[in-house]
Amino acid sequence: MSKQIASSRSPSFLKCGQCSLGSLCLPVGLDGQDMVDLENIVDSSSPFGNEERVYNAGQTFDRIYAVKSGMFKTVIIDSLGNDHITGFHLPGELFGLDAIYSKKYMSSAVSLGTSSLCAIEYKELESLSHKLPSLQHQLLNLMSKEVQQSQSLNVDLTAEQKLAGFLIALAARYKQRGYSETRFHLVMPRRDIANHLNMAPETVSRLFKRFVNDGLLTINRTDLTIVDMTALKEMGGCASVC
Amino acid sequence: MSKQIASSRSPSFLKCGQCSLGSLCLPVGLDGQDMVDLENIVDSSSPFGNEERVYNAGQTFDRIYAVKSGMFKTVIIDSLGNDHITGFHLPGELFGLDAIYSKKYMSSAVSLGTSSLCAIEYKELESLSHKLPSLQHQLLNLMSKEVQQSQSLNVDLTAEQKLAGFLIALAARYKQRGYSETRFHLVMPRRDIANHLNMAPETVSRLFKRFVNDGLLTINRTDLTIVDMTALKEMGGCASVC
DNA sequence: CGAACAATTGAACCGATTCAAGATGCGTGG
DNA sequence: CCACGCATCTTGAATCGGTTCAATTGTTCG
Repeated sequence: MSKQIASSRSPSFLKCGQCSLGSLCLPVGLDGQDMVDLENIVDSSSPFGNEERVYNAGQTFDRIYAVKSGMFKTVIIDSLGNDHITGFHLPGELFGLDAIYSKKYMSSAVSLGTSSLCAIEYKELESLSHKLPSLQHQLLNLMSKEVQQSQSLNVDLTAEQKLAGFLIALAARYKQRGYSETRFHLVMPRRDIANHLNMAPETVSRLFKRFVNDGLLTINRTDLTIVDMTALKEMGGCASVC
Repeated sequence: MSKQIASSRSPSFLKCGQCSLGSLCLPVGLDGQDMVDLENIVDSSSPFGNEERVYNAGQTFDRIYAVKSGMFKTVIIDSLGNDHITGFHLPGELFGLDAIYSKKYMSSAVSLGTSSLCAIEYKELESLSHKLPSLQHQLLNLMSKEVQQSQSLNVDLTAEQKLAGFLIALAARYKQRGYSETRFHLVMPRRDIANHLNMAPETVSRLFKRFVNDGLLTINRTDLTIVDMTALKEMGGCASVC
């Protein structure tokens, strides 16, 4: 049912041509041999189909991943079997960082639609970062950002605020990656948005309807356009990046 | 109103005698000169009184902090002025890590009761960790743990599950630090517990009553004893460390 | 086309909040 | 030591946001 992790398809670590690390979350500003060293621990792989798994919760941690195209979601499952989507990962973003401590992936990573990624050997990355202070610096920064962001999600908000905040944050991330911030595709199904924001799919549906009625957005299936960004930001409050 | 940060009271970095770093979250296993280097960037300070501030949100980030005694809470304030307690910090635990990325503290740190701490110069710690791979390793681990923990808090739980999970996690942390896991003081007021768990103080009160009635705990003001740990864990589900 | 799944809409329900009142604990000063 | 006042905590009743359940519409794909 699920494709195995990337390495099984690439016997040795390949240079990852399409995956310009400068555009990733690791703008280390390296050159010459350093860049080659870094590229040597990066492994590109063939694309994943819809709902295909990159790794499963519980699996031994060895790599972190950078999204090249498409979108991935990370999902945790609690003791009662309820699953929860901890995040959606856009091109240029990293995931798998939460596994460093426990040495096992705590979540499963799943592709949404057709997506591709780079695998980065964590062990190599860590030891490489001993040699490259700026890489270490970037790594720590990145982790810190993750901490901060997931903490700011823990505040208590109405369903309306959560959804508005989610859309604003998504827009900001798309913008940061060079895409349009006002028009993008909601690759994930409503059910996944609802799950991620801890609400019923019905609520998401009702809210989208309200947002459209109030002239904040237009939606056509998965094609979303933000009409009134200001109002949306106001509604979301601090839920997004502020 | 609020005492300024530690450095103003200690002109140069002092060795922090009482603060055995081995018992902190940084069990680096150093010896000789390395340990001296580490101690040189650690700064001990005089105790904080109840509700005294260590730093304020927005202040420039320069140090991370390790709790020596008592308890601290970290609080973020959203754009609407609502505050939210992101965490309580027990002896041996670190806080301030979320500020690395933004170079500003995103939260304010406040003492609960009389508490004391060690300040650690982050800049120095980072450059020291270039020399000490195991220190770097510990730092990354620690951050990863933070990410994982705050993500697992984002799952949707009933008030009952949240409170049960909170108590179990607290018990586990006390145990890890060498204190009793079944009996401890709830240093923070009910209001703070409620705030942290995103519920009304009234709900906390009603739940404590129910827990006592059901024979899970006994409480006397701030003095809490867990009677039926198993049942409590079952109730909390995955909310705690599992 | 028709089956299977996703999304929407409406109505009843429930957990938790809010509001208001009362109880308890705690420090201060008489 | 007790009385007072303030703050925290507790308890009860009404209310509300969001969920749940059920039925309908819409979409995708063999």
